[in-house]
Amino acid sequence: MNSDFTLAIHSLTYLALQPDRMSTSEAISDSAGVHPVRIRKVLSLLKKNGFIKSKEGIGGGFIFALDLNEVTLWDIYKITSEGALQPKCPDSNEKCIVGANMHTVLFKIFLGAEEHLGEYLKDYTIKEIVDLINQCKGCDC
Amino acid sequence: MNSDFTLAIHSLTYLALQPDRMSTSEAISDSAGVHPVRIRKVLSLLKKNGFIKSKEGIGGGFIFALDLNEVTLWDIYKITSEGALQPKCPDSNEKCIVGANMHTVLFKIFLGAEEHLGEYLKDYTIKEIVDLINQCKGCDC
DNA sequence: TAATCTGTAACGTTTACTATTACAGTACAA
DNA sequence: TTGTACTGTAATAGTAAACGTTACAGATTA
Repeated sequence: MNSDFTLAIHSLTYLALQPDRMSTSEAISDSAGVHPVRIRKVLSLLKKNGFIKSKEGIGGGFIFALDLNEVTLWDIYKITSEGALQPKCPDSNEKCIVGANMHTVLFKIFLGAEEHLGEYLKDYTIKEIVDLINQCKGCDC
Repeated sequence: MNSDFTLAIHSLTYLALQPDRMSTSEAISDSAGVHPVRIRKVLSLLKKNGFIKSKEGIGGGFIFALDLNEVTLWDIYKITSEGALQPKCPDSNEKCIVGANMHTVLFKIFLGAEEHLGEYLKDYTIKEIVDLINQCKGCDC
C-alpha cells in the first residue's frame, strides 16, 4: 500500500489531537519520521479536498477543517491511492486468447476488489483512529 | 498489486486451457509478455504449493494438477502476495503518541482489510477466470 | 524589513522490480 | 551414449518508482 495513504492518516490523526492550534509541517514530519516537504505534499492534497485548512507565515500551519466523524479511511484512500490495487500488467500477447483478454478480466475483478475494500475502510473514521491511539497513554507529544 | 499475483493467474489460466499436454515456460511467457525465467520463478512457487506439476527434458513443461474449481484467487494471493496491503511505514517518532502507536493501529486495520479482501477473492476460481476469458472468441492461441 | 511559515519545482539518491545471462540437472530420442 | 530440449535457480545488470533534499517564491506577522 502507498505510503501517502498512511502519511495522510498520520497527519490527520496528529491534527485531530491538536484541535485548537495550528501545527507546522515540521512538527508533523517529526512525528511521522519523514521529510517536511513530503508531508507538505500530502497535506496539500488534503487541503485541496477540504479536510484541512492552512495558513502561511508566522504562527501558521495546518488545522483540521471537518468533524472527526465525517472523515473515513475510504475518503483518504480515494484521494491518495485510488487504483493502487490495480496491478500494472506488462503488455501481453494479443494473439493469444489469454494474453489478449487477461488484462480486461483482471481489471474488472480488481475494480470490484477496490469497491469491496471501500466497504471495509468506510467503517473507520479519524475519530476512531484517534481513540485507538489514545488507548496508549503516557507519551509526551 | 504485486505482478507475481497476476502472472500466477495468467499462467494457471493458460494451463487450464491446455489440460491435456505440457506447456513450456516459453509458451506461457510469450502469452504473458515477460521473460521465461520470470515465469519459471512464479511457476516454481505454484508447484511448491501443489497447484501444478512439472516435468523436465524433452516434451516437458507444466500442467495443472488440481480441479479448476478448487483453486481460488485467494489461494493464489496468499502464496504470491500475502502482506502486500500492509504499508511499509517509516520508523516514526516513539516520543510522540501518534508516532509511537500509529504503526500498531494501522497494522491491525490492514490485517483486517486483507481478510476482507480475501472474502472477495474467494469468490473467483480459475474456472471462472477461464469462462470469462472464453467469452472472447476468435483468437488463435 | 526580518523572521517564520506554506507551496512547489527540480534534482539526486536509494530501493524495489524486472530482464538477462549463465549454467547445472533431468528426461527423452536417435 | 550423446545431442537436444526442457526445468530450476543463482547471480548480475538494467530500469522505474519512491523518497529525500535543496532551493526559492509567496504569504503573514511582529
